[in-house]
Amino acid sequence: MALRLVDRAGLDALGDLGGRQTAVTCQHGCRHDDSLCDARCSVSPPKDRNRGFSLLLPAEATGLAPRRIRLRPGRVRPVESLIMANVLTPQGEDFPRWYQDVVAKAQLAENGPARGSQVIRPTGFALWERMTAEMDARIKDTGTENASFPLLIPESYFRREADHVEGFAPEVWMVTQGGGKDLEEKLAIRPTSETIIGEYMAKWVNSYRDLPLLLNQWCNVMRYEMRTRLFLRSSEFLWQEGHTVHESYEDAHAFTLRILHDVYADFMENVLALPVLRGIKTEAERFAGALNTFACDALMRDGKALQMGTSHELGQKFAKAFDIQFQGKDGKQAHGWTTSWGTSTRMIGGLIMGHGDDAGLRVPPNLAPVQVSVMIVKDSDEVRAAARKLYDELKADGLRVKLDDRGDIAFGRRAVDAELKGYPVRIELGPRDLKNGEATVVSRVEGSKQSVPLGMIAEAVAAALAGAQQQLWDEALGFREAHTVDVASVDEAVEAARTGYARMPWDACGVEGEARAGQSAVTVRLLQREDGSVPDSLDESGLIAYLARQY
RNA sequence: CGGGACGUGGCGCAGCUUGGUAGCGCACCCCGUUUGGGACGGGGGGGGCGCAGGUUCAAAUCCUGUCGUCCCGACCA
Repeated sequence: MALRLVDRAGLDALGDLGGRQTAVTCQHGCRHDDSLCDARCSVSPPKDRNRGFSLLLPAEATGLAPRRIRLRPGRVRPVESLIMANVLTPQGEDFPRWYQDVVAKAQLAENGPARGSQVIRPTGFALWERMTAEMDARIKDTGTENASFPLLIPESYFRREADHVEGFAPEVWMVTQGGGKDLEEKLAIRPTSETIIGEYMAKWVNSYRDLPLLLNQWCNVMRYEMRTRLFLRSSEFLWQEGHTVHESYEDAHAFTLRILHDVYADFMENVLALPVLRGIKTEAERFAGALNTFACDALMRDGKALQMGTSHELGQKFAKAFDIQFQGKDGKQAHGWTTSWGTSTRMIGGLIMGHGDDAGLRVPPNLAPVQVSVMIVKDSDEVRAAARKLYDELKADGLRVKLDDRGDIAFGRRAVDAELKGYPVRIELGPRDLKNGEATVVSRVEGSKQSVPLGMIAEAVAAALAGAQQQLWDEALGFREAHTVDVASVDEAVEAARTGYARMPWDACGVEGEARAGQSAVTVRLLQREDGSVPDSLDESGLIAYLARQY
C-alpha cells in the first residue's frame, strides 16, 4: 500500500511544489524525499475518522505556513488543494499588499467603479461610526455645533481667497453641466468648505456677541487624486470639518490648539491607542490659505508616517475675503479670526497600519464596534443556550458584543475571521467548557487563552479589554520610540527615514534641507519645541523637526 | 502626469509564443458524515476572458485605442 501525492496532470508532484524541492515529513517524523509514503509510516494510524495518514507539509516545501494534511490510501488530490495559503500576505514580505489584503479580507472596503472612489462595507463603516461618535462628543464638548452646508460651491466663491484657489485648483472637481445644459457658473464639488461656510459666517456674524461662532459638519468631500489607496487617499472621502470665527487672534489661536489637543490627540491616543506627534507644519506643508497649520502625525508599522488630523489658524485671510465682520464693544467694525480643522476616514487607514499584524486587524477596545465575540465551539442546544445567556449578560453590562452561534461553519474558520476583524476579546464556549462551568476567554492582542468560571466572565473580559487597550498603546509607543532617530544632517535624516522618524534641529535642516529631503520622498512632518510642546508659530527659534516618509 | 507591472467566474491563477470557441485551486449551492484552530465524501451552479474597434472562416490568444488596478516618482487629509 502506498500513498501518492499527485498533481492534476496525474504526475507525482510533491517533488516539485511551487518549483521547490520538497521533502515531506510524516507524523512519525520519517522524512520522505519522493512522493511515496509507505504504509510503515502509519503503524499507528491517526484516530482520524477517515483512516488516513497525516503528513506535515513543512514550511520550506511550500513557502507558506506549515500545514498538516491528511491523505487516504489511493486518494488522488491536486497539490494545490493540499497547501494552506496564508490568510494575508505577511507584513514583512510586502506591506502594501498586506494592507490591501486586510482591507479586502476583513471586508472593510473596496474600490468603486469610478477611479479613486470607494465603497465602505459595513465592517469598515462600523469603525467609522465609532470614530464619529467619539469625535463628535469631543467636538461638542468644545461648544461646537453641527450644521450642514452644500456639496456644490459656486466657482466664484472659490476664487475669493487667492492662496486657497491656487492650492486647491489641481484637486477640484468642477460641475459644468446641469439639466443637460452648460451652467452659467461652474460649480465646484467641495474639496473643503472654508469658502461656502465663510459666506454664511459673514451673514451670521454681526456683533461680538455672536462670537465665537463654532461650527462643524460631517460630510463627504472630493479631491482629484492621481494615486489612490483605500482609506488613505481616495477621490471621495468622509470627514469632519470644523469652522470657527473668533474675536481675536488669541482666541482663534487658542481654539486651534484646543482642537488639536483636546479633540484630535485625545481621541487618537485614548481611543485609537495611537501615540501621535503634535506640532506645527512648515510653510511648504501648510494648508492653502492658512496662517499656520498644526497636525497630529502617527507612525505606521512599516515606518512611514501618516497625518491623522490637521487644525488651521486662518488669521483674517478668509474673514477679509468673505467679509466676516463684527462690531466690537468699542463700536468699531473688525474682521473676525477664523479657524478650520479636519479628520477623515483616513484614520481608519491609520488604525489598520498602526496596529494590524499578520493575522489581521487589531482594534483597540475603546474603539471596537465589537469588543467581545461570544462564539460557540461545537453546535448543540446547551452550548447555544449558554452562549446566548453569556451574550445577554455582557450586553447588559454595556459592552459591545457579538454572538457567533453559526453552527454550519467550522470553528477554525470563524476564529480566523474574528482575528481578521480584530475583535479584541472572544469567548469560546463548548461542551467541555460547559461541563466545567467555564468559558475560554481569548485575547486577540495578548494572544492569551484562559478558562474562566462562568460567574466571573464579566471581570475577566473587563480585564482583558483594559489589557488589550494598554498593550496596543505600549506596542505602538515602543515602536515609535525604537524608530525615531536623532540626526544632525539632511543626508542622515533621509537615511533614518527609511525606518521611521528622523529628528533634527530645524535650523540644521531649513527650507533648503526640506526641499532636498523631498527629492528622496522624505518630508518634514512637523516642528516641535525642544521640550516636545507645540510652537505658536514658525518664528520661534530652536525648533525641532521630525522627518519621515509619508503616506 | 513620467517609469515599471498587470487586467480571464467572488478571490488567486493557468491558457495567449504556435488563433479553433475556457480551465485549476479556494470560495459558493445541495445531500450525508462532521465541528476545541482554516473539515471529509458525493453531487452541482456560475465566466466567454476590462471595454471599444480592427485583422481573420474563426480572437483570452494578433493589431489599435481606451478605461481601470498595483508599485516607484511628482501632488495631497
